[in-house]
Amino acid sequence: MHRLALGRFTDFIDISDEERAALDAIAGPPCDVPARGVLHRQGSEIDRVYWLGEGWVSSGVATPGGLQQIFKIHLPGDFVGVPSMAVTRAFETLTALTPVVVRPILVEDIGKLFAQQSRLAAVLFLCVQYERVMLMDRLTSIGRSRAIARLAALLLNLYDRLRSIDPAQPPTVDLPLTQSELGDLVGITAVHVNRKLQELERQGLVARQRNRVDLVDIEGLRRLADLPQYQLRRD
Amino acid sequence: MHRLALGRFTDFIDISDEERAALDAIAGPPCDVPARGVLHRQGSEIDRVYWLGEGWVSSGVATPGGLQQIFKIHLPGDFVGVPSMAVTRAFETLTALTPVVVRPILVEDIGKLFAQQSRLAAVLFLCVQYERVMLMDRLTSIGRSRAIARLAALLLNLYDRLRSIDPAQPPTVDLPLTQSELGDLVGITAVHVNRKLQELERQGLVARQRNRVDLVDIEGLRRLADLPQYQLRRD
DNA sequence: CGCTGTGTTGACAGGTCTCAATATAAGTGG
DNA sequence: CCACTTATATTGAGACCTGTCAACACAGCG
Repeated sequence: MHRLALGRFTDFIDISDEERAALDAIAGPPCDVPARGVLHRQGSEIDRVYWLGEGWVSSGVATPGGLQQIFKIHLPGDFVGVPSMAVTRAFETLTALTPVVVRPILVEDIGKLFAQQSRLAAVLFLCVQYERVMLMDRLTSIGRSRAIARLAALLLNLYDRLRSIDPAQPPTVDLPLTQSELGDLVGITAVHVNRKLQELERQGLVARQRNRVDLVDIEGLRRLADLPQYQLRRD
Repeated sequence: MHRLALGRFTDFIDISDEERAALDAIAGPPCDVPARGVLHRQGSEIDRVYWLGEGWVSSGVATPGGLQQIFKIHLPGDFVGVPSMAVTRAFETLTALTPVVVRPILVEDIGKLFAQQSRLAAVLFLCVQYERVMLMDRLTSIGRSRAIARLAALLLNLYDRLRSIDPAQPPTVDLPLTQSELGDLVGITAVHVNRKLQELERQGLVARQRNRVDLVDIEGLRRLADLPQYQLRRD
């Protein structure tokens, strides 16, 4: 039994050796992308998704107003670029935040996968539903809570996901993101990000040095973020 | 060839008679729900999703802060309650906004569907991806645009979807929603909804009478909403 | 007829954005 | 290694958007 990471903290699902092999078979060779490199840009033609092996990737769009909205920070193990499958031209821009290793998977091969591995197909289906749930969470977060709570939620989210990849992960997040990009994530201005980070620090919830954020008072952060907790359906 | 409506304006996909029959076979008998009735409440156990035949259904959650966030207004043809499949307890509360007719589909039967109708499974997969894209759209809308633009976008969205169900749909939306619920949709206060609706009216973009909104200047509304347009991948 | 939910209006407070200036860090080429 | 350039972070002042609270109007409904 292997484990397949497709999304967030707890979203791991056991898959059989055969299923793992089927995935392995359709995934192309590992491919390096330098930091700040672009996997694909919104509006371009798409024939593949990517299986993220190493590094961080952001998924977002540029808005007509000149601003940007980042939907998700992808961590190792994630499939990236999947939402763009549904439309003919890429919906999102995928940017490497760090040096990255990905394996491409052609969209047509995923079709074959559905035909041959129906259980795996169902699992993928559920994973996407889970992503949908996470997006709804973001939506309520942005729509119904303050900037500082959203920042806290973001930090916790990243920390929890890093820890689910490596249980030894210390309570620290080393962000390869500018404050401007943090703002694009939580839907506020870079200037405001700065002020609210300072407020988190003043309240003793985090400590900062350069791009590193230490989560000093995790319980306090969770209280501030006020996150719901979900339990996944395991087949 | 039949057409299967799963989401928004343009998201129709041709399915074969056999596939249609397979869907029909697992769907339970039509079931009436009165206006303001609840299909399921967040946190309750879930074993089914619903195929909406007639009426409007809202999908949303109550936030810890006492507010509410509505994710989507479902129109006839939509599958509702699907995101809750991914978690053991219902993520969302489904409320009938009008008298409603639904056909229940058991989650376990969807598993069978995946095994037997792999093409249909792939289509469902893409539909969910599309829903994900729509959610990302909402996210950027709420995160990066003004309340008035979001209201305009909401009205256009409903109008476009109504028109895709019935091409004869006049440029009018009869909302079975209170202003408070409109606020829950776009992430603002009921009071603010009121003011911004008046502003839309003052600008000559809409006319209002009771719960009915006439889209007077659709082009103007689209300019204000500043929506992107997508083209769906047709298998 | 009085309830009750909803819509409307006003005054005010607070959050967030914009613009602009400065400080700091990170690169770059000499 | 240093001077220079550029990107990012920080800070302040002011305007705008949105939320809160409270009052009132209006409709449907018993």
